[in-house]
Amino acid sequence: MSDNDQSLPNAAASMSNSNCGDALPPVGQHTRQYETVRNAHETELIEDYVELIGDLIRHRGEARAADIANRMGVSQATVSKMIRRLNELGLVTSKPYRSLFLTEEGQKMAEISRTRHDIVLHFLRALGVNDNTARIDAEGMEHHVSDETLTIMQRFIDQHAKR
Amino acid sequence: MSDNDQSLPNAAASMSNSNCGDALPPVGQHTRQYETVRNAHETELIEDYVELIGDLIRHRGEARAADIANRMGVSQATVSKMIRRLNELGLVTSKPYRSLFLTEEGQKMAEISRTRHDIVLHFLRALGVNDNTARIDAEGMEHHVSDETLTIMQRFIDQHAKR
DNA sequence: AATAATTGTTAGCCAAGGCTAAACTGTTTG
DNA sequence: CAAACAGTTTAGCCTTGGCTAACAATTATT
Repeated sequence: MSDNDQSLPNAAASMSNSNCGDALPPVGQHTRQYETVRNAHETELIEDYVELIGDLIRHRGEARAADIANRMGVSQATVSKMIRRLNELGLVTSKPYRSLFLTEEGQKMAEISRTRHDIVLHFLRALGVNDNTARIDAEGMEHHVSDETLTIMQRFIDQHAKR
Repeated sequence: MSDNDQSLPNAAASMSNSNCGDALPPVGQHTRQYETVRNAHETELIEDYVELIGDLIRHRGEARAADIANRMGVSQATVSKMIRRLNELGLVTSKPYRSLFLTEEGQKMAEISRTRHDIVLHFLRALGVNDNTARIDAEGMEHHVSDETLTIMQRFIDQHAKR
């Protein structure tokens, strides 16, 4: 392997270890960053479905596959397949041709997702981002925001709410 | 279809249209949100590769498949396959068994990605997020932040830099 | 009650992005 | 210079998450 970080008298060597400019991070750390993103990726869609199902139940009283397909902009077949997965993962219960319910665990996940989503959304709005853009960005960002950052965002919201 | 937004005397009807609480957005808008995320998804990985290749070239003088695999935490076979894709997309040029180069377009993409990445990272740090966390979050968030939000983040950084 | 319309499921296809194992190339070194 | 080693590629497999088309069940309409 040629990436051992000690052998090269390069930019990295001549700047403080706070990475002020933008040297490459050490390999281990870098790898972990990408890994975190890949992992988030795997759960992202699941969380989106569960969150949406939760929202539909809360706002419409029930979650039906057609509504999900409609809102996700995806075919019913795709939704049907996904629901089978959610079932296997123990996140929803469903009888064929009936509407869906979240399991305990599913509810927990929906709750967490929704909270995260809301914090990110409110944060963006508090920052001054236009509503429509904020919604779009929040949808994409929510799965990549750590608890630490979330806490800070919440603090920011609180500070800017007392206007 | 059962999702027509007018027929239900529901929560949405009884609150201001600024969606203050958290009613479901209108179907069309909601669909567009998910679509945007799905699209981002497709380009995300590509951008990460291109950005990393650019960084490797800048900091080490060259980008070799082994380094990429190493930093991404992925097998060399995966990288090799990906490079073929990048080639087809006209983002890199490569001769077998030699190191990689970015095309004009690839350089442009790397540049844009890097800029975005940096803004998000600096923004998070300016917000008060711990360095390590900021790096991880930035890696995930960068592909989901609109230009509008990016501009606002940049403004925020500028305001908080003059300490 | 019979039929039409809507909704849900299944089967089978595709591309992307992982992997391992095996083959091949280039470089280093004994 | 030949062998060993490091780096690269290829082949072939797997899972996910899309799709369409065909079929099945439920619900609505006449």
